[in-house]
Amino acid sequence: MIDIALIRNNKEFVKENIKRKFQDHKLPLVDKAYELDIEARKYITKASDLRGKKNALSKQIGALYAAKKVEEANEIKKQIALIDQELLDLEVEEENTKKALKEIMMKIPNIIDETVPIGKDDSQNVEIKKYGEPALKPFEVPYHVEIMEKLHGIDLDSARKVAGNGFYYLMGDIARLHSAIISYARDFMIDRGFTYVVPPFMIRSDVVTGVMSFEEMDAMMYKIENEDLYLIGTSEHSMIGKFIDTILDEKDLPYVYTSYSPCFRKEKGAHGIEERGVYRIHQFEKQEMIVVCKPEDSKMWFEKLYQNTVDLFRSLDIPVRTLECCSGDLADLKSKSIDVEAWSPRQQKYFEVGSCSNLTDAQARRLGIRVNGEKGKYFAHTLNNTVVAPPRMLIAFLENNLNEDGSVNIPMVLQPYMGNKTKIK
RNA sequence: GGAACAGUACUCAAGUGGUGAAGAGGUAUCCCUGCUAAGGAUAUAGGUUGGGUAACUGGCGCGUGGGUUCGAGUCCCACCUGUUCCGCCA
Repeated sequence: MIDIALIRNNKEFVKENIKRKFQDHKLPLVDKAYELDIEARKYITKASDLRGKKNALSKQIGALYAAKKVEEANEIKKQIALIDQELLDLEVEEENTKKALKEIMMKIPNIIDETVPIGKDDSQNVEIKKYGEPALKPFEVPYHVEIMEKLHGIDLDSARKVAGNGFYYLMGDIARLHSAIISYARDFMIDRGFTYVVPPFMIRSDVVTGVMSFEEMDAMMYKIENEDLYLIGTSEHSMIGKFIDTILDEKDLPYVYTSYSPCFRKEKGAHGIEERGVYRIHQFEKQEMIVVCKPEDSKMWFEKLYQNTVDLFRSLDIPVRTLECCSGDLADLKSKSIDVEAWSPRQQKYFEVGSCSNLTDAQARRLGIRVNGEKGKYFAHTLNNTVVAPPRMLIAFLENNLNEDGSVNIPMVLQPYMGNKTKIK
């Protein structure tokens, strides 16, 4: 959500931004918002005036009753009834106009960072940098489920029977590896100064509707029956929810969190769960980073955040690359976003394992996350990034650390979390 | 899950339908005193959203949302949160 003042003062700039995102169909929204804003203020002014008059008259009634002048009081009541008549329609108009304006403002995309490459869709995303050698294995790398099965580490048949497609039993060393990676990632982030948080795994509907649109909610969120609760799709939901409608003290900034949670997703829509295995699933666990900071610091934090993910994967001997989202592929709330992709020796290509986003003040404006600072109040900047999300991450881990005999190397940093084993076999 | 009570400023707290939501502590600034203690004065109801070049000014705002009323912190309903008791429980 951008600042309405931007539309009041510089419509063309907002339109230019929309064009750069190839959303020309949204161009008329800017003029519409401009007009609705004027209209809304007209109604507000009028209705406020009337309410003021009404308040003044009401006060007289009290005095008149005290003086036992009932006749005169009734006369004023009649005047108030007339004002009420007028207010009735006006308030409906005011309400509708404000609502229409807000709906449009939600659709107008955030101003993209000037460094974002211009492109229509994900095919025009730009590789920023490769880290590590995307090496091929001198033998054929099996599908990740096969690697796991060979190590007696997964039971998808039972999971389908018990919970359905999109769930899994991880077992033995693979399950332990899963936990080890989460624990390692947690400590990795704590060592870099992040505050560790375990948030609620369910949130109320008002928080849900704050952090996402109705369409997104319908496609992602599981609802608890007969409760006003939803299972979180990512800990970002409860972590950002923590800040909704709050005024933060400038001296407490930045908030630099790393949160752990299981994540639940319906995955309804475009792709669904069509792929076998643990690539796209209804339930996974994730270590996340969240930063709430001053506007002037958000770019610096953005660089730091994705670098953390890169460093973590490199410490586990997994080659990665960073891929920048082009303007057309960037979600409307984001100002800039970089995906971290891990190398798959089997597919011989990179695949997404994390996503780092700077939402500038758009999310904060939408959720009412403000800062009380020396120079007055302003909206905070918010960022988020994946540290690591297994079991998807296990795909990259297993493929890259696989030996020809089917055993899997455990990188040094992970060994303390795996009972000092150097290998799974 | 059940019952009782509560929610007003940074904290405590008065306020059972009528002008401008008391008071105390705390905090800030100032005064007094050689210093300290004590004392005195002033400011502290946030916030938000309109109008106005501005000085200024209107609306909303007493946990949240509705309702009753000319008028609600105050009455009614629902919800949220907290405390205590009971029940259940890793």
